[in-house]
Amino acid sequence: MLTERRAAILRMVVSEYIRTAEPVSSKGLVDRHRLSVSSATIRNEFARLEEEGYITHPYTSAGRIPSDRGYRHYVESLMAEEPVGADEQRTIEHQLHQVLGGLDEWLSLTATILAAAVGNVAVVTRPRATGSRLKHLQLVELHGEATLLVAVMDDGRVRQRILPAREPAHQAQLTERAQRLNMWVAGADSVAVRALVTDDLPPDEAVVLRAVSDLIDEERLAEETFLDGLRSVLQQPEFSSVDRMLEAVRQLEAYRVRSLLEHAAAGDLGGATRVLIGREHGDDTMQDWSVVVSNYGDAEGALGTIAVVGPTRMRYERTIPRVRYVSTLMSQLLQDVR
Amino acid sequence: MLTERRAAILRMVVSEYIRTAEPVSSKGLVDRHRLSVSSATIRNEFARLEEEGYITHPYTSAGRIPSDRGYRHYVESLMAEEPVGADEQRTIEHQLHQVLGGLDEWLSLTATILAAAVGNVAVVTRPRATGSRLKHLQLVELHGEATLLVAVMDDGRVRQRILPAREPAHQAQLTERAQRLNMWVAGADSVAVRALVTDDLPPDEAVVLRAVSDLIDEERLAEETFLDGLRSVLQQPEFSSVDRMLEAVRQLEAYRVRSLLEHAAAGDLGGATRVLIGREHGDDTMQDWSVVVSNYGDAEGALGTIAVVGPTRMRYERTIPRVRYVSTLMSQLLQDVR
DNA sequence: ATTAGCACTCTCACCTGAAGAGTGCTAACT
DNA sequence: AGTTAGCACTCTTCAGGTGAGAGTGCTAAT
Repeated sequence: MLTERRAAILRMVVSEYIRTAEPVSSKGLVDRHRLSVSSATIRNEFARLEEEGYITHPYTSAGRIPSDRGYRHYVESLMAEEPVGADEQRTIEHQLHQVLGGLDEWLSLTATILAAAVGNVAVVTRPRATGSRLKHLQLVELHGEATLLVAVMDDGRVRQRILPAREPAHQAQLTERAQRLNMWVAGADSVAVRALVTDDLPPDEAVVLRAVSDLIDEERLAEETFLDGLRSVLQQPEFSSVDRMLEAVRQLEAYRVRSLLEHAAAGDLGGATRVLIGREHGDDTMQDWSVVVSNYGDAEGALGTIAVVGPTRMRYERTIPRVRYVSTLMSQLLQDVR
Repeated sequence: MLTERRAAILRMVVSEYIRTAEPVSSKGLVDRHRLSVSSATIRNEFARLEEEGYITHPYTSAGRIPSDRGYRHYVESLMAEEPVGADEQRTIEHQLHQVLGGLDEWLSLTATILAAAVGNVAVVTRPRATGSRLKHLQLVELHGEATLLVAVMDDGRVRQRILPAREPAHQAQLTERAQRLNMWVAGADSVAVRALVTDDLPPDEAVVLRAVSDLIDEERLAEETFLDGLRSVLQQPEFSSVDRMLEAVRQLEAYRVRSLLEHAAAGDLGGATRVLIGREHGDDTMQDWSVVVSNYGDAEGALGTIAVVGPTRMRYERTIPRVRYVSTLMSQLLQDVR
């Protein structure tokens, strides 16, 4: 267990390193914090903290930097969260209400807002509509040879697909047909819709229903992620060499981040905000990155993930409350749509 | 006017510099191309080419590199395009048909494919639906207090917006109401729809029609761009310093690229593929970038832009035919949807 | 018109050495 | 016991210097 003094020292080291990105030296600590002990004492404590795995130093004669474990302890016990001030809340909320378009525009905007608020990469995934149901379908004549199927889900998602048409049809006929189908399938989930496809169904209707079923749980789309804030991350001093910067760009490509989130957010339903530091997320190729992640949505239905990805040297005090706040906001707004 | 020999030399310089990113030296040229003249002769010709503004050299004793004008002449008169081979065509077409989702997925995929094909950043804008018309509208009950308006355009775009509902309504009522509205507004453009909003219209219907009109020519959305290929650009040797790389990331942020395209693609309707080299696009802050751009769509209706953005040292021989090819493909596919 | 020859310029990679920062350890002190 | 002064040691960083190499521009000869 950490003595009180060592905990205090660890707090100073972590918060100072987060601020400056420079290894923290014993003398520097004493000077800047007007400590009443000498730097030699601090050095002794450093040595103990290092033995216990909370800090390391890059080479013999550099100051100390936090290890994953150090950050972990800092996040859990030492730091004081910086709450989202009333002004900032208003700003965020205001920006979020700017959007006029559909779900996607909204998610992409959310990523932008969050990225700006924390100065790191923000990721928002589209709600995975587990168990979502069809609200309504509509058929629209496109140009004789094709029909557009539009499906509205009960969580507000709208999906469309183009279907080939055997023969030209008028809109009126299509509407009537859609009407008929709606009576069958409104409120059904993808499994129920597929179950309706039997052999004695006219092939035209079977095509439509199969497509509807696909659209309801189209995972490939649901997986889409919205990402923003690349530039601000790259400006951080840890990427001040070409190699590291290229590596960062490579690592932050959407699909990698997505797989990162899978581990991170799995299992959680509620609004818990989790922090995964360095190696903790299990992907060793991204050991220098931390993730602050939270799921949003309502307990029963759609469930999306919102996260901030940044170097382990991240301002957790700021990031955690902001992710939590935005996540709550998203859940609310999603609830409102339902 | 360029003598034939000088033109040949310019061609070698440009194509070699594009390949290697190294300034081209007189001796190197003679050696690699087994020229029957000496390097001194080449040097004399270099001097002439430089006088006429086709090449420069970064410092006294480096080889020569093409100037904007040199590239321009190369693109217009000297290079031989590398046609898109049958295999490559098949690959691209096959990938493009992978998509199951809507327009946006399709555009985003196109950007990815094109970026991979040319190794630079590819940009695709959503078709600006100038003069697009409403095909069909539908109202869907969401949860008592809100109604979802879904509008399908004649170019296949689907847009939705949530409207507040004065009082709870059943789906059947809403469908009937949508039906009635459809009779009025199907086939109308945004102006016509707005014209229908008069004082003696029930306020509920006025709200819907106003929203429909908005959705038809929602420029803000039409402006959305899909961008891919950042990493491959950053790997090019011109960005081998941190500053240049950061600068590149900054410059390639979507909104800047978008404004670049505005100049580049303006005015053109057909399938012409244009090349803007270095300063030619008028944005001096991006003087080291070239743009290969083409509009796609059909002459009367929707019109989008597809482009490749990369350093002036770009493989124009490959890029131009590939942009042209993908653009044609997009136009076809868009036509098919109409 | 072409070319050999050569002085000149500029870059680049490499080294070197000094300055500085910070630690770890020991021995003395409280 | 814990704390501290002192000091040797390690490692980085940076400026400055140096030599090699690449390439040009020019001149004079062919």
